[in-house]
Amino acid sequence: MYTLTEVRDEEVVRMRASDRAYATLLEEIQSGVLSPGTVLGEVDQAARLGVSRTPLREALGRLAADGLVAQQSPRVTVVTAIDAGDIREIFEVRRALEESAARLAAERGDAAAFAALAHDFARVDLGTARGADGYYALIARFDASLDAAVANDYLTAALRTVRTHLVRVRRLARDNPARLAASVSEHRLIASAIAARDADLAAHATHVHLHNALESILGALELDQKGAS
Amino acid sequence: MYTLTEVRDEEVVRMRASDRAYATLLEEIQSGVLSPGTVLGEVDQAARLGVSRTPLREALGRLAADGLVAQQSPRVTVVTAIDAGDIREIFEVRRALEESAARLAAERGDAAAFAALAHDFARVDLGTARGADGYYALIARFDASLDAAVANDYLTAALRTVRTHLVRVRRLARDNPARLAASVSEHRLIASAIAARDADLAAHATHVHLHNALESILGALELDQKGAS
DNA sequence: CGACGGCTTGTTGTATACCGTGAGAGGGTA
DNA sequence: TACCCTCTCACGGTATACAACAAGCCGTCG
Repeated sequence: MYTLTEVRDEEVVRMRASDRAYATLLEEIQSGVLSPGTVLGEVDQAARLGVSRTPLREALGRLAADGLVAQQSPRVTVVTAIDAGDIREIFEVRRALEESAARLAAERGDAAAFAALAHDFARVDLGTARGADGYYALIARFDASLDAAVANDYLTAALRTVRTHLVRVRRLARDNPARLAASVSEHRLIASAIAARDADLAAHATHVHLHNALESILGALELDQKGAS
Repeated sequence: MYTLTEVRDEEVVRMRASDRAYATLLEEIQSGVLSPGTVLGEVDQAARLGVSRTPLREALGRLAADGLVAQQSPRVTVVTAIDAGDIREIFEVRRALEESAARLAAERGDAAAFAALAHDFARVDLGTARGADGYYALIARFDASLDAAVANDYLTAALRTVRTHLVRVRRLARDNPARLAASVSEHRLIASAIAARDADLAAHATHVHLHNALESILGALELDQKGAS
C-alpha cells in the first residue's frame, strides 16, 4: 500500500504514491521545470512518475484545488500561467491575511520567539555565496512562527495557498540585492513590533513590506518584458 | 462516463459521479444530516450514494481540503466538529478577507449594483413566513456581487472556503429575529458605503457587522450549552 | 474540389480486482 | 481471571480493466 521512499540522510519514510506524485509535480511547477501551458496528460505523467493513474489523478486534483493546474478544456489539464494581474491579486490577499496575522501575533504571540527572530534578521549576511537562500530559509522560519503565534488553522490554510503561489512569483522576478537588503530590515521591524506587542506597528510594517515587495516584483517584471521585446 | 441527473425544473444535466458525491456529502454535512464525528467509510458511502469507490474518494479528498472532513486516524475519516474556537478562528479570517473585499469593492465595484442591493436590503421583510430564507438569498446575491466587484480569483477562492464553513456555523446558532433585523441594516450600510465609494466606511461597517454577528453567534451557543446542561 | 459523415484513436471517468496493513476477536497460558 | 499472542477479516491505497466521449483523419458524395 505504501512504498519506501528515500528521504534525506538515509532516513526512509513511508509515503503514499499520491503524495509523492503531488510533491514532485508541485516542486516541478514551482521551480519552472513544468512551465505554464504544459499539458499534463494522465497516462504520460503517471508513466513518468512511476505511479498509476489513480494516485496521479488525486495529485492533479489537489494541484487544481491549489490553482496551479487547471482544466483548459474538459479533456486537457495544463499548468496555469501567472501574470502581473495574478501577482496583484495574490498580494491583495496577502495584505489582508498577513496584516491580520501580524496583528494577531502581536496580541498573542510568543514575544521572546519574535525577539529572537528580529535578532536573526539583524544578523543576516547577504554577502555570502548563498546568503539569499539562507535568508529565504529564515523567512520560512518566520512564517512558521507567525502561524504558530496566530494559532488559527483556517488562517494558516489560507496563507498556505498564497505562499504556494508566491514561490512561483519569486521565481518569475528574481530579487535584486538592494531589494533583498531592504526586505531584511522590513522583516526585522515586523518581528520587533510583534515582540513589542505593538499590533498597529506590526500591521502597518507588514503593509509597507508587501507594498515594497509588490513594487519590486512588478518592476522586475516590466524590465524583463522590455528586455525580451 | 457521465450519468444523467435530474436537476430542478425538468432540466437534465450531465454530471460526474464524483461531483454528485461531493455535492451530496457537502449538503449533508452542512445541513447536519451527517453530524460531526460520523465515520465516512469508503465502501459504505460509495454504496449509499450509488457510486464506486474512485469518485467517492475524490469527493472525500475535496471535502478534506475544505476542512469539512478529516482523517482521524490513517484508517478512518470523520466529519469534523466545529466549536466556539473554530468559529472565532473563522471570523478572524472573515474579518481579514471581507474587510479587504469591501474596501476593494468600494474602490472598483459597480456603484449602481450596490446601490440597488442597498435598496433591496431596505425592503427586506422579515415578517413573512420564510422571510429569513429570502434574506439569506439576498445575502448570497450580495456575496456574489462582492466577488464580481473585487474581481480577484484568489480572494474569492479564500472566501469560498470560509463561506462553506459559515453555513454550518449558521446552523449551529440559529439567528434570533432581533439579530436578523440588525444584520439587515448593517448590510444595507455596507452596500451603501460601497455604492458611495467610501472604502473606509465599507471596511469599518463590515468590521462592525462581523463583530456583532460573532457576538450573537457565540451568545446563542452559550445559551444552547446552558440549556443542554 | 470542397464539405460532410463515419470511423479510428486517444483520453478521461468509472468500476473493480488486488495487496498490504492494522485492528479486533478469540484462544491459550501464566 | 487477566494478559498477551495470533489469526482473521475488513478497509484503504493502488493498479488495471472498461466504457464513453471528443477530436482528428480519411473516404465518399455532391
